[in-house]
Amino acid sequence: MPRTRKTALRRAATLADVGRAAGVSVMAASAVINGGRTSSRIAAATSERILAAAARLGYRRNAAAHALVNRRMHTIGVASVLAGGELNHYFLEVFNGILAAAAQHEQNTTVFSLHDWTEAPRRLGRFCDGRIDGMILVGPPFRAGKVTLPAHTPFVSIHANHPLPGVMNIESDEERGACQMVKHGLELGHRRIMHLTGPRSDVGVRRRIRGYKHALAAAGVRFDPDLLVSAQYNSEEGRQALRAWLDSHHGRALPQMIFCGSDAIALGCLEALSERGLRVPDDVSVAGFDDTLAARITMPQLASVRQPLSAMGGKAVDLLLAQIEPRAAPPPPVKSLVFPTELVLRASLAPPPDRRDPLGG
Amino acid sequence: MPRTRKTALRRAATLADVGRAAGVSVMAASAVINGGRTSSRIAAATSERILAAAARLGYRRNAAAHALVNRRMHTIGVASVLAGGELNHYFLEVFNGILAAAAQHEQNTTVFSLHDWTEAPRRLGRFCDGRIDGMILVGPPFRAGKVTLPAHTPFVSIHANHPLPGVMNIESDEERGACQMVKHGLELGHRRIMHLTGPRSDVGVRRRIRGYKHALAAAGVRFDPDLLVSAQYNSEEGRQALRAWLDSHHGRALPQMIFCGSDAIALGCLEALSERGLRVPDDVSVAGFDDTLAARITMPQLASVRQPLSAMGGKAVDLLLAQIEPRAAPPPPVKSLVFPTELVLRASLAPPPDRRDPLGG
DNA sequence: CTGAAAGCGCTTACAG
DNA sequence: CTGAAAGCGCTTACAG
Repeated sequence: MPRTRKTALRRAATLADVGRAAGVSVMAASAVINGGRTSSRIAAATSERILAAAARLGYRRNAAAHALVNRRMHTIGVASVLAGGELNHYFLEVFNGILAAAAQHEQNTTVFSLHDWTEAPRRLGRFCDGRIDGMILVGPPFRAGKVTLPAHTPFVSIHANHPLPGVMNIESDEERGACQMVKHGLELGHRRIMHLTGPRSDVGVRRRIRGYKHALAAAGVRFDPDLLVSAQYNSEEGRQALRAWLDSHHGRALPQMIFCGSDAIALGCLEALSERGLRVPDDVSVAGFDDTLAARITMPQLASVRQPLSAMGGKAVDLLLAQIEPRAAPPPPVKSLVFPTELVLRASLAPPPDRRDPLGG
Repeated sequence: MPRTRKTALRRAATLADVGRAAGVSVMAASAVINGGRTSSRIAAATSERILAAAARLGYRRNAAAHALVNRRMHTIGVASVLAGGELNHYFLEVFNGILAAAAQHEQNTTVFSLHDWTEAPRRLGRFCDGRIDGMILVGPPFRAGKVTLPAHTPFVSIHANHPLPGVMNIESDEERGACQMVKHGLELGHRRIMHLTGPRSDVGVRRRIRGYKHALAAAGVRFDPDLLVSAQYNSEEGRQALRAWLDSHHGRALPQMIFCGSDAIALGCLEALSERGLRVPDDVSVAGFDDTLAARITMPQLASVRQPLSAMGGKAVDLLLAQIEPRAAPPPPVKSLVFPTELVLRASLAPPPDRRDPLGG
């Protein structure tokens, strides 16, 4: 039977409808169908009658009414800045993990896409009105004092730039990841290693820079400020930053390896190098950070520092639900959770030409 | 002041709290703060007092209670199958458009990630319980008879495989897009054009095949069934399908061009060709379908048939909201909306070697 | 084993 | 201009 406009407007059946159809009270129906914590037990025959009526009427518990009583929407919110232009693989991998974990706990996920973190204080509050039970902030940049999060909603952050009071933060060991990658480059024989990274205001960027410098120092290679370049975290900016650098260093020595602060930036590098006719890894090695899907679909494939983004998203859901429903275990007392990073070596990273070519320097 | 466990558990202020604080009734507060359709007007002084009290208490209207009365959650659902392994760029671009349009209409978006469309009938119904006002189905494969959508929830589909009664479908002119791409390949001089596409059960796949055959016929090139290959819509399957074909056709003529049914499949092709040391476009040209982000980050960049996925997602939101709130304009009587496709030419598609090399064939 | 009552927080008529 | 009443659909004590 085709759905007509008329049936489309039909109201959904309520417990009252079911009770009437089965000849019982609303709450007998409630007890049987939605089986709350009430101790009341209904006779088997009655119960069957109620279930049959519910099935016949296509009864479905009204989420709003249920939420009003139980103060639980079974929905978690995810807020982040999703720039319009470029798909953000970093976010998408985190989101994937959130989605999977939420589904496993029978929770829905609603996305709050902010244009800009400056509007977050105003908008975030408006979302915390009962439509979600808790919220995950992905990459919030604000300082604790700048923003007051609604007190009645639990929050968890991922890669918060500053610790938010009362909000557990999930991060990864970026310093160690950066250090390992640069160390590996040094072991391959690279000496002029550029670090093309994100904005310096970002705490993650500063950690990566520390790791970079640490690895250089440990190998006795002097840090050259000229090889440390900042860009925004996207490929367009990455491309432009490298172009500009190449232009302003015309005729001088190229970096042997470019260690990028994100895979997106690394994509931009690959493009900029390709424009100049420079081959990767033959002329220059390139490495990224994050190990998103992007790293696997470039040619050559991109070496990267893997952050377990999907797992981090999943963990955020677990921690949030523990706060929302602190039944069994109390929420852990720690303020932040650090996931390990991991080196993923791929074709874009190889020894410098002089180590490969027996005729070379 | 740091959020402590105690404040975190504090209940949100209600209209009753605000009214009490301002010395007015609940509904005076309601009228001033949430300003419904009621004609009642409150004196300026009272109004200010109420607003001040609301601000002081950090009042926020409870979404569940509001939804219970108004039967509107201001949330739209998006359901699709999001395979765990690989990020699905097709979906993500559609989703991007949905998110933007929803935000513009002050609607939230909640994602229902199905593992499998076979579970859709059961799960979809459970979501239509008032937590969303309507739902967008992205790529539903089922036949009308197989599934009964909840009658009290409006639906819109994108790329439905079969028309769903009472559900407006948004699609793109895939046949024409495929035809144009193959025609362009033929004009470049290609004759052995492989079509490596999705599963034949998919109506979009059949349309692309029709376009492919149509272009061949128009150019007087005989259709060779050996050059029509099906795979699943992801790069892993695309790679394996092309590998298998190359293995089983060892020593025989390669295709001059491979027209893929999606960018994801094309990525797999690029990998498979690269494994064999075949260069794109020098040895083989490759084209994709969808023009997702993936097409722009391969090396070489991928020619593709652009579907305006983001715009299609946005349109789905508009159509859904028109059904949810049919105030001014009645929903258009059409059953489906077809967006135009567009050829996007990039470096992966070039004339065959014999047309470029003056010494060749 | 089953039902009448009260309430979750809000809004919409309807009286004053 | 302002408030008392009824109800949205459900659940949780509490009586029978």
